[in-house]
Amino acid sequence: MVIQKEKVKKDFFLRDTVTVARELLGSLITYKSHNGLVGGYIVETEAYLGYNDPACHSSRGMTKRNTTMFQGAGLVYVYLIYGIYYCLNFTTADVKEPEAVLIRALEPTIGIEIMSKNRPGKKFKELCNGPGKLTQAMDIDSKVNGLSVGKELCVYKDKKVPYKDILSQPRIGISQAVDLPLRFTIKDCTYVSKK
DNA sequence: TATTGGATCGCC
DNA sequence: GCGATCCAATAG
Repeated sequence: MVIQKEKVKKDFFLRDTVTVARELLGSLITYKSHNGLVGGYIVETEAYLGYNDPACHSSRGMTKRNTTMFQGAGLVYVYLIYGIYYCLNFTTADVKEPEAVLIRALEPTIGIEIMSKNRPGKKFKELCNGPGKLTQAMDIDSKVNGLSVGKELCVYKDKKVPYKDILSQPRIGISQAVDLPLRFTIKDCTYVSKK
């Protein structure tokens, strides 16, 4: 499958993390999985702001898990959560600012049959409406951690989401800095997690 | 080496 | 609403 859209480059991620998190909404993400190309439109993201953000993995310095966050912008950061699920992030900012954007939900568009097989019995809308769900559907795990965006995993500019159509709310599932509105969703989108 | 808690999901 | 489930971080 050939995708006729503009691929996002490292420059895109080498900016303010909140801006990147907002602009990723409406972008197309694709992954060359073992069984074929899968992907969809990003409808929900969260920003994690390095040293100044207690909820961020990198806020207390580098560890074995989060080294990817310290290697510059435009990388894929995947980690295991609760011992069972993987979460997909893109690193942003620069080496000295270990920040990232968590991809929380997609509107599935590419390789829907493949993703349905990876999540048997799930309805279309349930395929990618959560961070652990979308990695399961796309067959993403720690093997892509640390790769540059634009290889196996690509991001394309696509639908531009108007500022007024972006909802900014507190992040999900964290116990620190719970008041910061760093979760971004497309307003009235049926594919976001938690509605 | 032991303990604790987590950027979740799915079922009750 | 709550338990499964197990890795990563931290403390000792």
